[in-house]
Amino acid sequence: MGLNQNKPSRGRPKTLDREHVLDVAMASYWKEDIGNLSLNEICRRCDISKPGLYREFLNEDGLMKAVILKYHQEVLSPVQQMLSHDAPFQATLDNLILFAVSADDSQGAPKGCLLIKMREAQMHLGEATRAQIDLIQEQAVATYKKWIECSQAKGEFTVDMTPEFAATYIDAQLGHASSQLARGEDPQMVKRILMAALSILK
Amino acid sequence: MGLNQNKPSRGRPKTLDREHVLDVAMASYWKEDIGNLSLNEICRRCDISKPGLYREFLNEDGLMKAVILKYHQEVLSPVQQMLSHDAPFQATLDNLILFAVSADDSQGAPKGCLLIKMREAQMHLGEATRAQIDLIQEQAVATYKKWIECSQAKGEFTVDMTPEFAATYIDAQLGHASSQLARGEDPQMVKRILMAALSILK
DNA sequence: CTAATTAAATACCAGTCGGTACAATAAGCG
DNA sequence: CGCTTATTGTACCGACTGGTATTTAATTAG
Repeated sequence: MGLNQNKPSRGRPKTLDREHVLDVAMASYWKEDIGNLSLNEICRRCDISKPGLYREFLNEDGLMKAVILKYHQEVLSPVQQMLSHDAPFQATLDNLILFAVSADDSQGAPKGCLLIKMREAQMHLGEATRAQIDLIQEQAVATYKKWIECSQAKGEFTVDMTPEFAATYIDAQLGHASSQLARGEDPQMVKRILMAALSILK
Repeated sequence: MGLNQNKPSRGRPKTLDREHVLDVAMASYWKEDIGNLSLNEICRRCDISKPGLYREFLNEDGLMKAVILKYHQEVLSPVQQMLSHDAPFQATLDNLILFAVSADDSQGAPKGCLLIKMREAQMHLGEATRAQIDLIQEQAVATYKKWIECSQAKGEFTVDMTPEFAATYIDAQLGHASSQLARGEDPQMVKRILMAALSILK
């Protein structure tokens, strides 16, 4: 674990491991009540001091935005890329469903999508965090839309429905499933409901 | 506003208006971030002292349970009763949709269902509160199920689907719509999505 | 060596939280 | 009139929060 690459070499060497902090924070936000997870607690878990965290991330808003960015890069991007491969529409949709309800049932494992959990959190989020969530959300819907337009052109998506609405509908139902999983509902039932809801696209 | 009915007539007369406190608390929980609404703030809004609130409701758990109970009686019960009238299945379903997305668009008005908002809150809820939510939830699904079984017997519900699953599905989609409204999404779009999701029941 | 630079952690700030001890107050009863 | 009973609000508790002022430690430049 090599902290950072380029050392401008001056002053006391940095010991704070940014990626480690982000890993710990991401896991914590993902698994626990975001609104009740304090910066103090995160510092304790990373074994860093509070001023250290503030120097690296400016404030809570900066940390959460960085966490979201990392989550998007590491978790969401691969799924979005899947939508660009030209596999059959139904196969891709099935993969999407599988990904959405794939749950590590081990105790303490995160359930559902962190981004959606944050979007649905009732708590006040910082400006940067909120903006980042909205941006990724819009990107996701746009990606769905392109995928559907593509499938429409290939004659694999034939339902009488605008790609715009279909994209919004898929995003909504996937979000719904994630929310149910996060709440602890039975993954089998979540999958049944999700498949039923998405069956209108056939 | 007549505080309470029966005075056992002894000791200092009570001035705390239980129903008023519940009204204020319900509106507050409904409109704002439940996890960030403190008892201190509720006391301020009701113009009562903190020990007064604790004497009446024991603790935060007791207050929230009482709020949920009142919400169920005043808001949810009428809807559940509608399901017992033997109107045509589709008409009742339409009414359900209308009720779910009926939103007062005035600023500061509550959006969505308070019970669902509480159910989806990530924060830790007290035992009594959690139990009360689960109870009402189960009652709701059971009511949906009976309604569907009834409609099935009348030949108005003919989809190949167990009433059990249909009830769960309806509950899930109504909850989803409520959650979207609470998040501030466009009621028209929420309605479109809800109608699309429930179209599989036709 | 000293000076400059950068990051470290301790110790603190005012504010808020859920919850309570306690004394004052207001009524009926004898 | 006191005595009992019940409700009131003030003033407090320790714990925690997001955030910071400040000192100390570790390094390089000259």
